[in-house]
Amino acid sequence: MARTKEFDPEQALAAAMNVFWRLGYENTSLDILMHEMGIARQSLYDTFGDKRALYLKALAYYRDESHASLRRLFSSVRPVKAAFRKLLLDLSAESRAQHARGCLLLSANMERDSGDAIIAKLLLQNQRTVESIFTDALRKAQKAGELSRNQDPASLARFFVATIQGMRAMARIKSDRKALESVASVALAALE
Amino acid sequence: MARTKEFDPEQALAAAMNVFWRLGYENTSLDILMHEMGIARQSLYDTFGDKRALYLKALAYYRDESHASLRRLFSSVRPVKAAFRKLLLDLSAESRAQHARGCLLLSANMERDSGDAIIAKLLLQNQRTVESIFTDALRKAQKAGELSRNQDPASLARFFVATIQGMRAMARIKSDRKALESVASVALAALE
DNA sequence: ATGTATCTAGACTAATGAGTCTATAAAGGA
DNA sequence: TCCTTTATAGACTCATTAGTCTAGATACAT
Repeated sequence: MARTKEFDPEQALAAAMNVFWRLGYENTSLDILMHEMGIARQSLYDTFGDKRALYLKALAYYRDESHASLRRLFSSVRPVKAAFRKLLLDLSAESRAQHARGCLLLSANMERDSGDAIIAKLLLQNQRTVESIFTDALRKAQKAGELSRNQDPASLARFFVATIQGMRAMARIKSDRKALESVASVALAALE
Repeated sequence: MARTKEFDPEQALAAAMNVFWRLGYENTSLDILMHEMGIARQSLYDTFGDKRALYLKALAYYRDESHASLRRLFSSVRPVKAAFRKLLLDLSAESRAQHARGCLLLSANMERDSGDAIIAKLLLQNQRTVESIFTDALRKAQKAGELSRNQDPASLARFFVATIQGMRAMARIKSDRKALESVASVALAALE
């Protein structure tokens, strides 16, 4: 055996994710990555592969964290309406820097070449997972009598996926909390 | 006097706009632009300036066309609910290629460096204009008794701006017409 | 006809940036 | 101690691409 790894790969990956999140794929150079991850060029290539491989790992990491966060939200706050309200209101209240960086997966979607099948697949699966998290929560709410049986959970879930992306796009242009909250307010009325 | 311009600058600009629309700023090279615009390198630089200047002209052209189209819609179809329905349903029914290219200004928003003040300003002004087109239409609808006085036109306008962007982001991932229509359906209920 | 401006074709420059390679130091097991 | 592996630093290659420059053809006004 020989020398053991010195840096923490997960921590380095998280750092890389944050760079991509802040700057986008095209605008992050290897130099910036090396600097922010705190490792040298060779370690980066040895541990994560090339730039694209690192990017894909960062997307997956972001996705997993974001799903975990959503599941935590819906399992901890009730009724669902309150959970959706918290989701949209927290988004509205983010800082300018947070609004400017937006959502890594939304950026990946818009930035990518439309023929990029690998990223397309990751994004589609992500969308389905988020929809199903929302759908499950809404269905449970129906069973608990929190939500009318006349509502279609799948449609509402898709609607909120779209709404969140729309709000993120708006927030990137201008961090106007009240404006975002008024959008949230109209959207949340869909649950009444 | 001397030789007159041979190509139509507006037609060339429209061609450039379509390239940026389909490929994004980073992914369109001067070679592709020259080819699609049907003019030589030197003519391009003489007439439009450098790549970024051409891009900004393309964004402005797109914005103007898109505003004109929206105004046409709201002045020609009544009641407003029907106009919004047509807007969202037409979007849902676009072809795969149309969904893949999405909206040039949304792409510009997500692709840009967040410190790019010139594009930021153009996007903000665009958002305000679209909001005001929607707001005006909704206010007129209130006066005509088509829409409840309890609704806030400005909030609804912002909500639809966000919804459209969210739907465009979804459509880029997958052209699922029924799914998009179900989102549209939930969103349109906000006008009831 | 001549001059002037516009066009095309394509060579050329310069910068950027991803990925490879070399040299060298340090850590730990045998 | 010696060997293997991981690390760092930085030189180097190679491809891409924006932007400039040169040469020559073409159209139109005077």
